[in-house]
Amino acid sequence: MNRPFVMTTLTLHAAFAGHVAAALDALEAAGTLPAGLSRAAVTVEPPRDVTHGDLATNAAMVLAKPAGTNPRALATALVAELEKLPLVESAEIAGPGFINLRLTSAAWLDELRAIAALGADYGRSAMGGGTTVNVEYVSANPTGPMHMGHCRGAVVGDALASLLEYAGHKVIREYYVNDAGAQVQVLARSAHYRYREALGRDIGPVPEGQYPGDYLIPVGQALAAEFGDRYADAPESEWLALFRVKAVAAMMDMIRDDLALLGIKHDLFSSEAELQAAGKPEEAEAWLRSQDLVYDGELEAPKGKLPDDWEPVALPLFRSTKFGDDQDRPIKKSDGTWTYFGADLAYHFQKAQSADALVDIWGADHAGTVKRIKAAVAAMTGAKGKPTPFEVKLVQMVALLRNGEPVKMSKRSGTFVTLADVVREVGKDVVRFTMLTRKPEAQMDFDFAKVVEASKDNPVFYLQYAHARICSTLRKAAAEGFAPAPDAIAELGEEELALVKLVAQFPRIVEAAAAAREPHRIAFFLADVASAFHSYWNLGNDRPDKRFILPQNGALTTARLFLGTQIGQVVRNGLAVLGVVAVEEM
RNA sequence: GCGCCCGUAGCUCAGUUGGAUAGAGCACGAGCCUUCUAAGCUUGGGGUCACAGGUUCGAAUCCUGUCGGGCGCACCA
Repeated sequence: MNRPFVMTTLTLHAAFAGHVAAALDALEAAGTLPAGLSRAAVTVEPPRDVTHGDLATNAAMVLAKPAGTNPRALATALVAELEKLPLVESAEIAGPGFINLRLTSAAWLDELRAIAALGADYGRSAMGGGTTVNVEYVSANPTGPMHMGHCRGAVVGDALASLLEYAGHKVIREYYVNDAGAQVQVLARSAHYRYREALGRDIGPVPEGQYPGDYLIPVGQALAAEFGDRYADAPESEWLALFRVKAVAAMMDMIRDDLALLGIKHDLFSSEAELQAAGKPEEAEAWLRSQDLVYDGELEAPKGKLPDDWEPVALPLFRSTKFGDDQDRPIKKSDGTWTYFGADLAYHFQKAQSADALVDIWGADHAGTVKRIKAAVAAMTGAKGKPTPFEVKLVQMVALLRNGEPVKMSKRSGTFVTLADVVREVGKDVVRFTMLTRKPEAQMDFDFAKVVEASKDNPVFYLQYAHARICSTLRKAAAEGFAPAPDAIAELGEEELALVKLVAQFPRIVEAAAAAREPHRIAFFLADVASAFHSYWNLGNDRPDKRFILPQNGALTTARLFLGTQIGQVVRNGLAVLGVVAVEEM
């Protein structure tokens, strides 16, 4: 969903970055600060330690040296400027030269109103400037249903795509269908076996090396229904290509269904076979040869233990060493067909035609091929000016556990845990959120028992619980005749303002997470919000004056309900980015 | 042998891209809670950020090296 013209008001944190810049301008105008210094290193952020105030800037420290003055002197001048701002309660110099700002409560109450005004768009950013990012994720081989090995990359990629959209990019969600390699030939033969089975032939056990899974049985039945026994005894040359196309189409339907269970829908499925049929790899090779980036040479022996059947061979090689790879890589095999890399190179060039930046989400087992594909993108897109920015995000494996015991899986017998099984057991939202509670490059456990546990230890539950609690409070209040309203929010106290300050960080968390391509930061932030909300709620146990609903004080009740509503809004906005539905009751 | 990722409290992990006295949950200790709707709340102890150098106002974060763990090292995908 593209929203080209989004109305965004400046959020508090963004506004203060501007205020500090304006204060520096004023110092330049006054001659206190030399003009033209780079301010790239100047930051305006909330300090880690809340006792230091609401916002801190390092401006005096990073500019003192180039300005030929000392941090204290510069800070003193800057403080004088910043104190003029109406929303600043105090500005003081601390530590080695930080300036700590304390904002008036009016500043935070304005921000609370801004959440209400912007609603689902609070946190949406224009940072991306409408540039297009292509995110390629999942891209599982079309030879069977999705299993849990694919799950984390799918969720991380999808959440990242949403995050980038929310941060002001146009996003293309793309799936690369590897329908040209040897594995889809095997798939075609496996489908033929099931086809003969459907025709009632005596077929014996599944031949060694073919896919044994039951999911091919309906594919064989469909082929039998469509073609009768026309190909039952025909030589492979007559049916292989046809069965490959049919079987791949069936597999992709199945994969799309699996992805839909996770709420994932790609914009574009790009076929490797079509890419090759269109001659894209040839085009790439010709161009690279003209640049002397592809040459005919002898392939280096693989590192480490040498395979028994290794022998030197001359192949067309891409000069990836020129771009930081360890050795040059073949783009064609000795039989003249394209290597995976040869096609992938052309594919990435194709993606770069319609995007300003590329992101690939890969499993960590493909880490070894990152350098060559980055080299290829740099070579092919860098010819005229600057290369298309391209990142590969590696996602580590997930260990499946049940009550702490590893779940047994065997590829040989075809018994793997399918994604569909897991989603059916614990639910889409639990799977998605859990996959985002760890940075992707770290290994993680997924314990069926723990992810559905109804306790504070389980961040999924605890966060949903916070949202449901807000909703139920609003329902109860409505039944008693109270509605959220901002009129009396000036009466909110320090504990309430602390919550406002926390949720007000959402917009900058979104921007930081998008810039770093790290959707898990949203999940951690939301867990913090949930924790703070529950703590506040529990104040009411001992202190009835801290409850949301105060029958004796209607004005304050409406103000607290207003606060609760906005906290709920931020939780919903964050969860929406992660593709998780916020529950209203539990 | 080479490359990539990782190494933070007893355990599982965060750490705002270089900021101030390194944080959270679990576990452990202590106290509270029978609930405005609940599966709990408050609080305490616990650290050589693997190690050694370097870069600078300032390093868990960046650079170099060492140690330890994981993954990878086909014309496979």
